[in-house]
Amino acid sequence: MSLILIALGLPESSGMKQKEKKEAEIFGAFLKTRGLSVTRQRKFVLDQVYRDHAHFEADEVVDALKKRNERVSRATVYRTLAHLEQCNLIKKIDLGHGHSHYEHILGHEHHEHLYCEKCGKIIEFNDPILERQIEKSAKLNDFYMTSHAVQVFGVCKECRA
Amino acid sequence: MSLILIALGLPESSGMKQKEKKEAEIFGAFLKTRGLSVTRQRKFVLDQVYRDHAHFEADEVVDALKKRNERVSRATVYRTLAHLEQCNLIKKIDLGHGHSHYEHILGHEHHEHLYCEKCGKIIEFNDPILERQIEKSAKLNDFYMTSHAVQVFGVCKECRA
DNA sequence: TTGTATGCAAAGCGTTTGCAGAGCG
DNA sequence: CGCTCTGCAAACGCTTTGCATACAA
Repeated sequence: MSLILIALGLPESSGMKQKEKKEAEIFGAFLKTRGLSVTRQRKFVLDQVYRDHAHFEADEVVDALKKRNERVSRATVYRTLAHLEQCNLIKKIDLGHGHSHYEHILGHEHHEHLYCEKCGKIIEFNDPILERQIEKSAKLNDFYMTSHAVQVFGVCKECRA
Repeated sequence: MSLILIALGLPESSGMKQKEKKEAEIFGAFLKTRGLSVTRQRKFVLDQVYRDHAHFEADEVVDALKKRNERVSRATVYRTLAHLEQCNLIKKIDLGHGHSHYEHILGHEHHEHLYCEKCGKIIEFNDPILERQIEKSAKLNDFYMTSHAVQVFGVCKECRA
């Protein structure tokens, strides 16, 4: 186990934070069980994804890594995001634009999104009553629910000021 | 008013149904106020869209019109759908595939969608409690809501049998 | 007749893929 | 060493657009 950690560790200078060890461990285990390799590129995509913002787009990852002078091709970023999605480290969220948004999951309970149409800000919220009501609606329609999503569009407090 | 109706009418043989008059009227008025023309193509796209299914994709409209031997180019279908969206005759719904789905609005109260991942069927449902709860969540976050969407993914009754 | 709409084909966008060379285990 | 990964560039699927021609008003 600690072997995996070491294997996934980035050099101090790279700015890898302590809190990212957990992600690294999960990703490492996932790769191992599938006979996949731990590569420089995969380490850096994971690092970048968990670096700060909870929400991001594929392109942002590419750009951010470019700024950090880590050459990771667009293709590899997409391929790695797909893996991260498979091991439940990130989640695709769809806001109806022409492209995908992602968010990381670890330490993030299930939540829904308020999406400000003025500034593009995403506000997360969690409402157990809402969740339960969705479950009820599914059951009422004899539908086996595997997942759900709620998007609320509008204008945030700041943009109304 | 009846002028618009006549202007938008299709020949009997086209299969235009009585119930579609309302849509035609709205679309006609919309086009008029914007100084846009009522063309053969626009009539047929509207007719096709309101013909039967509540849910459709741009491509289905193109294909259906082709089968009816109505030459309407893909570009025109897209351009017309944009207009229909603008005058609130149809609504884009996003199910997270790479392309847009639409549904027509007239005579359709607000509702949410259950989306079967096995057969692709879309089931509509309406739950006032759910609606109210979403409004509450928005208010709680000091967010001015203009619209919202709920998608439930899973497996329908038939596909579980 | 004048301005708008159309069809075509090309461009655009985000994303995926085939392939030859690079790198992990 | 064998087998996976990577980067590149080309392909992709859906959608949009520029332009010359056709059509509505």
